[in-house]
Amino acid sequence: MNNRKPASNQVLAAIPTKDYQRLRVQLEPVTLKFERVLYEPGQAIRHVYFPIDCLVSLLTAVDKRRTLEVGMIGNEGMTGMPFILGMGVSGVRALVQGGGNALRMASGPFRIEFDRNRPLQRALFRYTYALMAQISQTAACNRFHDAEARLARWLLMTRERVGSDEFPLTHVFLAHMLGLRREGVTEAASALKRRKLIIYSRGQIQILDVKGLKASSCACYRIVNKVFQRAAIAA
Amino acid sequence: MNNRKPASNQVLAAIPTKDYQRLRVQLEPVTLKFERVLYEPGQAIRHVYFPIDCLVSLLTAVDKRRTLEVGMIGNEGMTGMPFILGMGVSGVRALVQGGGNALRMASGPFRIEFDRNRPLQRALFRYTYALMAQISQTAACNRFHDAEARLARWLLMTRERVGSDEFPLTHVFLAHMLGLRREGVTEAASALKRRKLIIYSRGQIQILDVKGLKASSCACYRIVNKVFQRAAIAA
DNA sequence: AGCGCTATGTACGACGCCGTACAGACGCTG
DNA sequence: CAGCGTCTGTACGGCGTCGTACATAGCGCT
Repeated sequence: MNNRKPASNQVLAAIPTKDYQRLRVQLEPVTLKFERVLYEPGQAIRHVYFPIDCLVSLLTAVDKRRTLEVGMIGNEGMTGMPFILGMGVSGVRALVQGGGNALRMASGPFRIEFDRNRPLQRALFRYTYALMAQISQTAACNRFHDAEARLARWLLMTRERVGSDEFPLTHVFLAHMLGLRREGVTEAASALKRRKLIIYSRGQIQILDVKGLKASSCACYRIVNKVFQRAAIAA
Repeated sequence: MNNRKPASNQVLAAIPTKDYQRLRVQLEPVTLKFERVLYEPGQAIRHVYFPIDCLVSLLTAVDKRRTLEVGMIGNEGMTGMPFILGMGVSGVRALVQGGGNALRMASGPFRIEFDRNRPLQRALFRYTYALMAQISQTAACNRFHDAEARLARWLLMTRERVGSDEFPLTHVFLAHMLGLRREGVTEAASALKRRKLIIYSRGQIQILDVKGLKASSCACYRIVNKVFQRAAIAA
């Protein structure tokens, strides 16, 4: 699957042409840089984003330095869930984890459009369901499974969403995602490297053996994918 | 707060009288017994439940014996989130964790009513938002905080939802909620008992010192409550 | 080339929880 | 009141991760 970059966003693609017309003119193409913060907890949501080939992480923090990724949003979804549930503020931090392109829309116009666009509602509510399931499953995963299995799962999920087997990623960054120390990531990662499932160097990581990674990851990976399929979202 | 049993469900109470009329006649009062399973992962949702003085836990499993509570639903909410997001199946197990009364409605009629009842939609979407925030925060909590703090948090959250300082609860049961061994619960619980924050015996637990429990619990407790307030849901 | 910054590797004691085993305590039932 | 099942308490070795400390390595900049 090396470099099968997605061309569009799946939520938008699922909307019938006539309903998409009104939307389209209000969507603004933007390039999101790695490590950009889209939302902070408690802050107003000014735009919603439809990722095309970028990846956004939802992070929950328990204090200044310890964070945990609870959700991952790629071109199969949209950022700004709270907004479609009638809330103007985000409860979590949204961080660009893989740079790339997205379409965005200011929250005001989006509110108006969302309220009268049935297919858009249906698509986004279904996605919300899938995201909730993803959050629930990763919660259990983070509680029960060890660092190596979680890292493997995380790499697989990321791979599917960015559409590439290679992406920039440091151990520190991964530590924030998985709720580990940086050293813990290094250990888990070098174990995978030793088995030739991945290679990496100075912030660039590449997946070599998808099958092997799947074997090293826990069942949570498959479970989440199943839910996305059930919600008719190709993950 | 000993025995300030709630008389109704907060979501329903928030709906204007005229919109509530149509709903009311289709709501059926039921008594939910402790340990009853309302939904299983992958199974169709046949009813939605509005708890009055009972408490429902949402559980995610990673295998046969290990489960983790990801969400807690009392009289401030409704069970059957997936349904209001357009999905007919639950992604998690819903287990009655505190027996009591609820109002329920068959999913078919509920779908129809929900679609045309704006205030009901607003209330439930907001609740969904709060529930997502709760799930996200407990995910991080379960990753970073130790058994004792999590137990304290859990007891406080339960207390608020069942409206009593005393409730039936075994260590085995708590173990499934907190994702621990039964022995781990015993250790954490006896630590709290030693400090006279709680007492318990053979499946009955009583909170003695709310303030002390709050001090023993982690900040996650307050954070979740804040989100519920933000969503205008008194938790 | 040399310097400095960032990324990665390694080591070690501490701690929390696990898995397992077994014992006592309480309450119900015959 | 004897017996049994359930609930709770305790102990112990093992493992995964933590916190901390320090070492090495690659890359850019001067």
